[in-house]
Amino acid sequence: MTNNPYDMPKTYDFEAAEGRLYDWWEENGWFKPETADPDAQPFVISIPPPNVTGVLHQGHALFVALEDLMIRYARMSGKAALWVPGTDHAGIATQLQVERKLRNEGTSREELGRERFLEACWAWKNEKHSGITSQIRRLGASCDWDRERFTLDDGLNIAVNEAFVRLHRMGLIYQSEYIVNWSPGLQTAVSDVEVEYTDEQGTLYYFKYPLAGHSLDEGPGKGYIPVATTRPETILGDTAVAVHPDDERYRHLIGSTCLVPTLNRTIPVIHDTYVSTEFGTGALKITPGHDPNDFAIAQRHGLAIVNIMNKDATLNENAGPYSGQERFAARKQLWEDMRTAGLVIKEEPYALTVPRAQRGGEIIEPLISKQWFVNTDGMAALGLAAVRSGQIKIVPERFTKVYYHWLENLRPWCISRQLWWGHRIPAWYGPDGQVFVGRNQAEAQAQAATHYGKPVALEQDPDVLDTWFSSGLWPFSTLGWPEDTPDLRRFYPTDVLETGYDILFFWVARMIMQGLLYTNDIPFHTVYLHGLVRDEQGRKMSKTFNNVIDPIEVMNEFGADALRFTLLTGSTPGNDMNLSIDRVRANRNFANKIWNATRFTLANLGKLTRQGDQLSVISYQSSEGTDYRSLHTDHWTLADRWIESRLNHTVAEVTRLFDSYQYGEAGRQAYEFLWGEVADWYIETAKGQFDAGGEAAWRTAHRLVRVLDQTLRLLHPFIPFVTEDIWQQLRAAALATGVPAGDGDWPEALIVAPWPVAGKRNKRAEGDFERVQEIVRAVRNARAEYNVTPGRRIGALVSAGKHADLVQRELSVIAGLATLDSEHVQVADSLEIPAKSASMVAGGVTIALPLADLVDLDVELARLRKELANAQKMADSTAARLANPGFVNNAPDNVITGARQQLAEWQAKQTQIEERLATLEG
RNA sequence: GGGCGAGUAGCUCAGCUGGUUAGAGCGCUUCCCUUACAAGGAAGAAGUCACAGGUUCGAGUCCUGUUUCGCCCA
Repeated sequence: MTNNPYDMPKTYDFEAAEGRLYDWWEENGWFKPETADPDAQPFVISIPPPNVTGVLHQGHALFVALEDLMIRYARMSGKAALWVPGTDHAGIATQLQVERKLRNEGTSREELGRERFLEACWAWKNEKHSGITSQIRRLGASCDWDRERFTLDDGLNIAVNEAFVRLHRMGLIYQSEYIVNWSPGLQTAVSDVEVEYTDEQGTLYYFKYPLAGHSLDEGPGKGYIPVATTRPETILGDTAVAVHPDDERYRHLIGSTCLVPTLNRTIPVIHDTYVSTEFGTGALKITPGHDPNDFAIAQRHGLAIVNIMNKDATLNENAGPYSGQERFAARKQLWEDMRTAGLVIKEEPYALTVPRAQRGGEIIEPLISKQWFVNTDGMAALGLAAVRSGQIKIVPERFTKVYYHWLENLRPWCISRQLWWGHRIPAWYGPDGQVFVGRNQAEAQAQAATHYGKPVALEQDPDVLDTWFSSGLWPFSTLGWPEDTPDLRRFYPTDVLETGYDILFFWVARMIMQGLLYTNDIPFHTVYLHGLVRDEQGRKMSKTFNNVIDPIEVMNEFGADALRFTLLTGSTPGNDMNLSIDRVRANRNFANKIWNATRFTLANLGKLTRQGDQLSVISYQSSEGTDYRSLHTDHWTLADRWIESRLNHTVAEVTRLFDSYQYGEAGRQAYEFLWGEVADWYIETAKGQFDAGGEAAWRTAHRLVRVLDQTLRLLHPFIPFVTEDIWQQLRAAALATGVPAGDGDWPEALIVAPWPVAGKRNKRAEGDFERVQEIVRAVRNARAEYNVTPGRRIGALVSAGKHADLVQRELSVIAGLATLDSEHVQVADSLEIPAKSASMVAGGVTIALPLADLVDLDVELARLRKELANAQKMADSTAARLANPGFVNNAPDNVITGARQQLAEWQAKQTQIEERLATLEG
């Protein structure tokens, strides 16, 4: 790198910039809310803590991009922006990883014992932690790392115990024998939301349920009841057969007794309207120990509950001869035995819904076991009220319905997990099994001493809490709760909770409920939900499909900004997005475009100061140094006024879109402005203005610096690295030259530069410049059509009518952009146009290119006639609209005015083409 | 079974409270290595906005129905 502030390499090197800038920002403390004024309004986001041992995926990349965007916007808007980072201990996932590692080392969890296993987990966590956090840093996340938390750290453990104790005191936590979702492989219960249901091809087994005291030969309804099941092995745990009370086929059997096949246990025939007469045979076997619906029926009817399964999914002593067999082996064996006994009717293929563990995919067994539950009724009501009242807003709004539905049907939350890695349940048992719940062992001991009248030895509950129990406290536990810390006071409630809609239940709802319960306040006022990132064909990314697009690889190839911009502009709230590498590449190119627009600006700034420098070929003259009076708007060119107006419009729009969570659209508009207006038109015009030298060059430099400065600010939340890098170079060069920032003094860094404030639009300038653009496009079009060599400067005749002044004034601009030879361009109200020329009507004027050698009269006539037809069509349809009294009476004024202007333009164009045609034809 | 979302150019997607001739990127065609950028520039082709009704002066946008795909819940 050179020391010359005006020199920039030809392309943007993101690899060199990203790490350097991130460190620089962080070292300067700009990620901390203390960067803002002490009395600044806070803006706080708690990160959705990623699995501490996980690897960055596109879902992380999307949420980091979105949250960093919000945080950077808030920071630039002068708020005390705080983004609290952290990671999740992810109970099951992590424990599985560590167990796999131990297996590879030839040992096991059981062999090590709890204490040493936990040590291994912590070691694993410490080893992996920097992986995920450094990947988040690579994306540019401007979170306050000094406030980083881990869901299993000491402070959070205090919070978790506090929450548990409070719930327990309120009577909302209890232990119960209940049917839970048991994962035999993981050897733990999981909550309802951790079970996924998949449609699979299975078998429906039809068999005869023998009626006691009868012979099978008596037939259905007399000797036996035909029953169908998808899980024959559960027959061994049946405690009733149920039929619908109105079912003619079986009504007479209600109250009689059946015999459980092979075990010959007697069970009653009961009736319940839950039974569907349509399904299977219309008779339902009831296995309360192994089916949640049957469990509910059993409770209604006071049926016995028989558990036939061990926790490893082998059958227990209640299964009689099948005791010790694995569940699917037992199914096969039992069915064969029943076939031998003549009990089998038939088997048929059947599409069934199989409950599988969200983690691991193994088939979940509903099983009775003793677990800790949270009664969520009261919390659910609080959570519902907070959203219904509008205190908490969900974006996009349609998810509120989903949220309501879930909370309205919430069942008790099973919070105990038979794992070792997690927050151990703060409950201790006395010698007689009496439970003592306390914040710590000492509290429990004290309670026990009171209870027993003497100190006793206590044993802590071996289970840990559901990971989501601790993450449900995240927004406030990370700020120090239950202590009344300065952070908690200043930064709670937080502002936005941004996460994927797939964890609306797991996490968001539970945070809202627990926040309201413990802090008596909402944890955040807005929930912003993003969608899933899929592959280019819309498939979920998965290792089995081999369609995973690794964000790290994408960043290595195209830079973090390109990935961020793609994710941010390619998605709308709540909708899934398909990630396309082509798009990432295009956005990498965008970064380079901004880079080069700035490079152009710096080169010209350099020429401004290098007057007299022998090395410079061109040197611009400034009039008596910097005469700021010459910079006033009344000296501005049309292009200057136009780009200023467009900038103001863009600032207003982008800001409006940010404030309504339409980030994608905001990014696209900034992109479009920078590329489509600044680069394509203003810079091209500025080349001429620089060439003019003197004051014009100075003014142009000021305009360009302002436009770039302000646009970089708008883009910074999207693409922080490239904008900061460019902005620093722009700043240095501008300071060296004596050019102010777009809004006055240059702040130290873009990351802390104030968000732009929109000035007034200049509709007149916009209209005039659009006319210039139309004329330029028309000339370029004609040139292309007639294959005029791109560099060849040609003459032109412009019959400009009332726009003659404008065209005359902007002639050098038009000539420059359309590669015309301004020496040979005639402009007048009305000009006679030679026959052998290409002519077009655009921007309200007629332009003719005298290309005698190239023009074919017939082609020319055909072209004009086509244009005339179009102009006529447009004029007619607009006229028809205006002739409709309904339109004139109902449409808003600006729409009517617009239509009138439009009509006038089309009619004028029509007339001009007709005139031209008349000359050629006549 | 209930609910939600999506269907817009060959591909990936925008299009906010209804208002000019529906946009972008990629791809495609023609031309150009012009002193910011070939990771670029200029010009161009390409869409019955899934289908059918309706409301309205006016519908890609609102309503109803149909259809295909996806997701959530039971």
